[in-house]
Amino acid sequence: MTNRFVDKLNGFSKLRSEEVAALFAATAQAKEIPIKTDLIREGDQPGPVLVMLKGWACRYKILPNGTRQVLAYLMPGDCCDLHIGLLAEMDHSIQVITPALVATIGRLEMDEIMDQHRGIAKAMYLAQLIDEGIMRAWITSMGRRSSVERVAHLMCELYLRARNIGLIDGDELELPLSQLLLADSLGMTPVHLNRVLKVLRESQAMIISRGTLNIKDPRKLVKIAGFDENYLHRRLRVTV
Amino acid sequence: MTNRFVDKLNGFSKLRSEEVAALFAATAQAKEIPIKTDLIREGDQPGPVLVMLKGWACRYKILPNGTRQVLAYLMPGDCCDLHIGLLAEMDHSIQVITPALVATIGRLEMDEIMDQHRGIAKAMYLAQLIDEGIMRAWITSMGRRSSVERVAHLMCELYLRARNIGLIDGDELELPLSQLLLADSLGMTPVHLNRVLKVLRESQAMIISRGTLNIKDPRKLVKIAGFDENYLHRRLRVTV
DNA sequence: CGGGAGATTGAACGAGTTCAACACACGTGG
DNA sequence: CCACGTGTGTTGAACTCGTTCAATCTCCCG
Repeated sequence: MTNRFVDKLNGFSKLRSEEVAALFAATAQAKEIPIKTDLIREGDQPGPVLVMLKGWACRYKILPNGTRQVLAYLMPGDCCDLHIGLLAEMDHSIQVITPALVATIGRLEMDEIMDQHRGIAKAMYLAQLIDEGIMRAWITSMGRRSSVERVAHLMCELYLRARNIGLIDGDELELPLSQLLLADSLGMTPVHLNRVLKVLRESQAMIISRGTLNIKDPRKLVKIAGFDENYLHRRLRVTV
Repeated sequence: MTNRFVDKLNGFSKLRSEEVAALFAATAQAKEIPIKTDLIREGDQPGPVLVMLKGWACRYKILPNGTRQVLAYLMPGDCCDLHIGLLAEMDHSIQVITPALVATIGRLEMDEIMDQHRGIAKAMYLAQLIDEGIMRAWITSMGRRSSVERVAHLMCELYLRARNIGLIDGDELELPLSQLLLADSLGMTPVHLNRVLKVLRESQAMIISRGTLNIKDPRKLVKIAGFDENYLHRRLRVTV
């Protein structure tokens, strides 16, 4: 059986077979989670590390005025913060946005695994660095890109991340994100997001419909977005 | 002599004396850095961990169209990403914005210190979690707060962070950030930032002038910002 | 077939940008 | 010691991107 978490970490730098085995063991008993379930809520005391094996989730925060900001997307293979257990309480929530399969790794177990398997530790640190890079890219987008550029940039990011973990079928990506969710990710109104999608559709760059993203003209989309994939850190340092 | 890096880590959970000594030793030979020097640039291969002992710096990114987005501020005691050495290249730059005193800790040395001193390792992980919380707060601000709220929120954050490391003198904070820099942090125009500062000044909430932030009415400012300090994680988990 | 959530469109409005001019402080050289 | 230049801060007026509000449409699922 495939395990996208193992695949992802293994993709950073070849893990040894016992490391792969350890990861399999740690994520063996996963749970099916129904759509729109909060895995953890702002204010909760953090528990074990959450690992997405199937399905998507998002980090989000609800402001006092009732608006929501999506902070990140978790795709299959992604996991929540490594050392999260050190905190007294969560400063944001995580919700599953499709039916999902989620494994949990207790803090002690995680520590032990990382102590014994330096390759895993390294891969986990890399994953975290990449997540930070993604956050910085979001800040950059929100601060300095127009709404069209912002949408295009997010789509480039999601497409590449999905491709990196083998989620792409042809040039289409199953994208289970409603326009409301996307709007809350990009700091804009659902109405305006809808209009932006129309612009991108009519410019033949990309089409989102019925839950699938179809990139018609990758080069054009990348150009609109001003997308530079360096922040996803696919090229890793070889001399370690 | 004081060492703000040690103070900061020590503030998370009391370090043992040999841990303090190890940190002192690691940051003993620091360098004076002139203002506006890039400590590291986008595209560079990351080197040692950088530790700010005196002065401020900022992470930033220049977009193809020439605009700049500030991604974070580093204050005395802060350091750049722990495992940065794993990456092939930087996805952003870090620049000193005041004359500064910066120490560097090589990757191997850092690894060794963290292996031998679990208290330091824990404190470093906490620092990183807090930095991530700050990034998420920035995303939230950019996405869902008005310009006045955004400015107020950032000032609350900087004030609290400064206070946490004992940088506050009375109710004033020496804030070496030009309006241009602030505008580039908050995703707005210098002109508009200036108008927002005027609004906040006239509402008697806070005044920035000649490089100092003076919070006239903390309660009002917090209310304007919708500020909740939970993301700075001062309250830590006791049962570890 | 009916209900409800998400998607789409129009028109008026408003927050923030743009461009341009001017003020002010500070450091440097004459 | 003043003159000057440069970077930073301040203000006005026109403009524009994105919001708001409200109506309608589509699709899916029971």
